[in-house]
Amino acid sequence: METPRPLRADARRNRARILDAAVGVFAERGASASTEEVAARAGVAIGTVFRHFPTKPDLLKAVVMSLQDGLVADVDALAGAPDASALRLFCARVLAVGADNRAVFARLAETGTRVHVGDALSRLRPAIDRLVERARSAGGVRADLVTEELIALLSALCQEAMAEGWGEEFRERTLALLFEGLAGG
Amino acid sequence: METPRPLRADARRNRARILDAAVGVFAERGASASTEEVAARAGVAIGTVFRHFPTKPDLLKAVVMSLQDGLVADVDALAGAPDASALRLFCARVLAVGADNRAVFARLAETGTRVHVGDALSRLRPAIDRLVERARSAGGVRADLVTEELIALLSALCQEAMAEGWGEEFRERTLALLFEGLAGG
DNA sequence: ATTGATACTGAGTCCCACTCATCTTAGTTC
DNA sequence: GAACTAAGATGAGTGGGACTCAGTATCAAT
Repeated sequence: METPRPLRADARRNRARILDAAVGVFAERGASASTEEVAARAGVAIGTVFRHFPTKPDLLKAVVMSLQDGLVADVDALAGAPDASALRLFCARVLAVGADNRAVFARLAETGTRVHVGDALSRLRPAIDRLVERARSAGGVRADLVTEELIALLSALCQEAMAEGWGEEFRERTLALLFEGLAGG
Repeated sequence: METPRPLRADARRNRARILDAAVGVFAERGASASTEEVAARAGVAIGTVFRHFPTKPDLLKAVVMSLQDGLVADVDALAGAPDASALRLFCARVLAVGADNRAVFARLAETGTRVHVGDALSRLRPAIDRLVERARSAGGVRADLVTEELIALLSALCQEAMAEGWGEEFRERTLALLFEGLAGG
C-alpha cells in the first residue's frame, strides 16, 4: 500500500474547483461538454484538469462519486430511524434521491458513464444490514432475505427509475409490490 | 404519417451490409471503434454510412435493435405457451437471453449506448398483454397488475442482471421474489 | 435513350481529448 | 529570508474521429 504524499495546497484547491466546475458543467450541458469548458469555469488551464483526472472518464467518474457521497450521507441518517418500517422508508428514500438527481445522472449516462448505484449502496452495507435485521425480527420481511439481494433489487429499480423517469406514484406502486414479495414466504 | 418511398435496390443492399459490418466491428472492438472501420468492412465510403445512419449513436441504436430482433423473436414464441405459468417462464427467458448476450451489450454500453430493454419489450406488448391477461384470470397474479408495470420491473431486473452478471441461481431467486409480490394483494 | 431523382464518394472541416516543453510556485533548508 | 527543488500549472500543439458537401455515378420510370 503506497502512501501518496499529500497534495500541495494549490493542487488541492484546484482539484476541488475542477470538481465543482465539472458538476455544474455536466449538469447543464451534458456529459458531452468539453473538458475545456470545465477548465474555463474552474479558472484553470486544460493541462491542469488532465493532471488531476488523466482521462475524461476519470473526471466523469469523480463527479459521479461526489454526487453519490451526497446521496449516501443523505440516506445514511435514515438507518438510525427506530421503527420497523425503516427499511421500507429507506428504500423509498433511495429511489426518491435517485429520481431527484435524474437529470444529472441521465446526462452522465448519455456519454457512457454507468452510474453504479450498487457501489454507492455497498458503502452503506453495515447500515442496511442493521435495517434488514430489524425488519426481519419484526416479521415485516421473510426470514431468508439476504442483504445482497435487497441491494441488487434496489439498484435495479433505482437505475430504471432514473433512466425512465418514473413518477412518484409509480415508484410507490413498485416498492409496494417489491415489499409484498419480500414479506411473503 | 408520411410514407417514405421504398429504398432503391442498391441503397437497401448497402444498408444491410453496413449493419452487418457494424455488428461485427462493435462486437470485436467495442463501441468506440471508428465509423471508418465499419465503412471499410462494409466495402462502402464513410459518406454512405452517414447517409443511412446520420449519427454514430443512430448506428449503435440500429445495431442494438437488430440484436434485439433476435431476442424478441426468440422470446415471442413463448407467448403462445398454453399453461398459466407462461408469464413466469417468459420473464425467466427474457432474463436468460439478456444474460447470454451480456458481453455484447456490455461492449455497447461501455461507450454510452444504453440498451433499452424496455423498448424491445414494448414491441412485444400485445404478446405480453395476452400473457398477463391469462395469468390474471388464472389467479396467478393480482387483479390490478398493469402490463406497463411488469415491463418496467422486468427491464430493471434485466438491466441490472446484464450489468452485474447475475448467475442463474440469483436470477431465479429474484424472479421468485418478484412473483411473490405479483401474486399477493 | 433520356432524364430526374436517388444514392455514393472521399477529401476536407471542425471539434475535442490528450501531450509536453516550459514556466511558476509551495514548501523546505540553512 | 534567500536559495533551492520538486510539485504543479500553463496552453499551443498533435492526432484522431465524427460529420459535411460538391461532384459523380446509378437506378428506375418514361
